[in-house]
Amino acid sequence: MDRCIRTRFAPSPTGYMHIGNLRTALYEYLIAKSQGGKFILRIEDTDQGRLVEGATDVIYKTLEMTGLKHDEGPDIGGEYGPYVQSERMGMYMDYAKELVEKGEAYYCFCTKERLESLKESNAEGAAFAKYDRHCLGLSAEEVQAKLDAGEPFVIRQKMPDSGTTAFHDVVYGDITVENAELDDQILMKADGFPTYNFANVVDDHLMNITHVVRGSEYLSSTPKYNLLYQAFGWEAPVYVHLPAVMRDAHHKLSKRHGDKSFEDLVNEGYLVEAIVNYIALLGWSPSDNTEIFSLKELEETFDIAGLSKSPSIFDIKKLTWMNGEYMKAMDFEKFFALAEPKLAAALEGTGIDLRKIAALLQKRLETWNDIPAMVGFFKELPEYGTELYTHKKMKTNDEIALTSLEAAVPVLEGLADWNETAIHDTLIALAKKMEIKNGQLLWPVRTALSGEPTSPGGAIELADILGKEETLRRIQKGIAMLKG
RNA sequence: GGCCCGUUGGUCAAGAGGUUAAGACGCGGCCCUCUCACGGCUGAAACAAGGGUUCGAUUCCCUUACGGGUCACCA
Repeated sequence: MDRCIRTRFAPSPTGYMHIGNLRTALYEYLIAKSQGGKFILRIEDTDQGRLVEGATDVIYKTLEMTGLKHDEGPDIGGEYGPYVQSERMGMYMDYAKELVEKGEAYYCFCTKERLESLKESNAEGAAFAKYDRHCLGLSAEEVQAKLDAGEPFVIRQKMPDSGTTAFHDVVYGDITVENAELDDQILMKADGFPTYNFANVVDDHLMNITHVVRGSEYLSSTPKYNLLYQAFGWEAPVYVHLPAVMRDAHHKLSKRHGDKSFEDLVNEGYLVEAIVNYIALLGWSPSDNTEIFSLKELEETFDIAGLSKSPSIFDIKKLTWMNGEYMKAMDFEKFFALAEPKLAAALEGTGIDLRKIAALLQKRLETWNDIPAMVGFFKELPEYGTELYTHKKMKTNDEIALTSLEAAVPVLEGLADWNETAIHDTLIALAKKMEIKNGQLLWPVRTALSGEPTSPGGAIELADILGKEETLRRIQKGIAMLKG
């Protein structure tokens, strides 16, 4: 079979990119690209009530940021357009009528009230109500008469009376259901619009989609889809149902419940590449143990066989770790360029060399938003207590700290060239002369300079960055505190 | 409730009848070291339960339990 693989991403414009949807898009893209196929974007905007201003732009922007470049879509065209569902509305009725003529569908004039009461009467023991096929028995004349009279109608798919329907799913395997379980679902609504399920089948067929990739919540309705393809005499696509991305063991990830969207993660300082890499591994794993993948590498190694059946919980901790990995692996210039805005904002007016701080940060940073808290002390020495001077492992206490700081002042004052090497040599020499451990001198200095229990860099690095004047000022402050 | 699907450490997950049941995150310890981090080493931690089948089941079958999905003129 060398039909070119075509997958489609068919999001509703909701105004944000849900992580689960993004993962679906990623897999759709990878399934196509790993086989040299095409990835199509189709906007499903038929839910007029939910239209959000600028929502389609979010979709375009996300695909562009993540590198999931589509081959056809509303913005770039293609030979199977239009790619916006609301622009395809004229065509579905004809397809529905074709099915009616074939005896695979029928008109239904039942009122909503009648359907409601049907449900209630069926609800006795179970909350399940199938349409009772009240209108299936209508003769052609009766139907025509009602149509002529302008009665509102829907068109329903006629399910087989007996037997079973089976289909194959790439990840879940063969699934068979009793046709008796299937409801005569509505294809065309009374307002003349198609239902989602119907539009999907028609669109996917017309757009020549070969692999339908979607969430596992569609598993139950897939038999109906298959029957629809059969009714038309169309070839059904390959189905790839994906397990959900969960917030915890019981709930799917959901924006409504406060879970983060793609944009939220980006705003919180996560790298797009890391997000893509992480979600690729939520429900899929390669044949080896590799975890760090660029999109390009994913395209090369992605194998549909690595998809898993069970839901996976989104773990922000692992994403955070992975984000740190990407930051560490980044070329320094790129890292600096990306970190600079936050650094500049946090250290405004200090005249501090941001590049030096960035260099210290690269190995320690996990997300961009951690920057302010990590570098704040450079701008202003925080209030701190002298207990920070006591560090068991460094073998320091207030007394030693005071001695060390007082000894450090004159040697540092005497330094003509203020640079890391000079500061290092001087302080190490001082410790040796005082016959104390390096830590007993350096820990107090580091503490005096940062006022923090931990800092991105030690005494020498901090002194270099802060400059001679500020370094001495902070040490004096420490001395004063230790004396007081 | 009917139907469908799922269940390997806290999390992501390999494994497809015979393994000391990988690896990663997180957590603990050690080393490195001017703190933290990085890096290196290391530890604790799992086959939901019960029946089969088999010489042998995490792996195959059945049942149970638990969880999820679905049963709209919503997508």
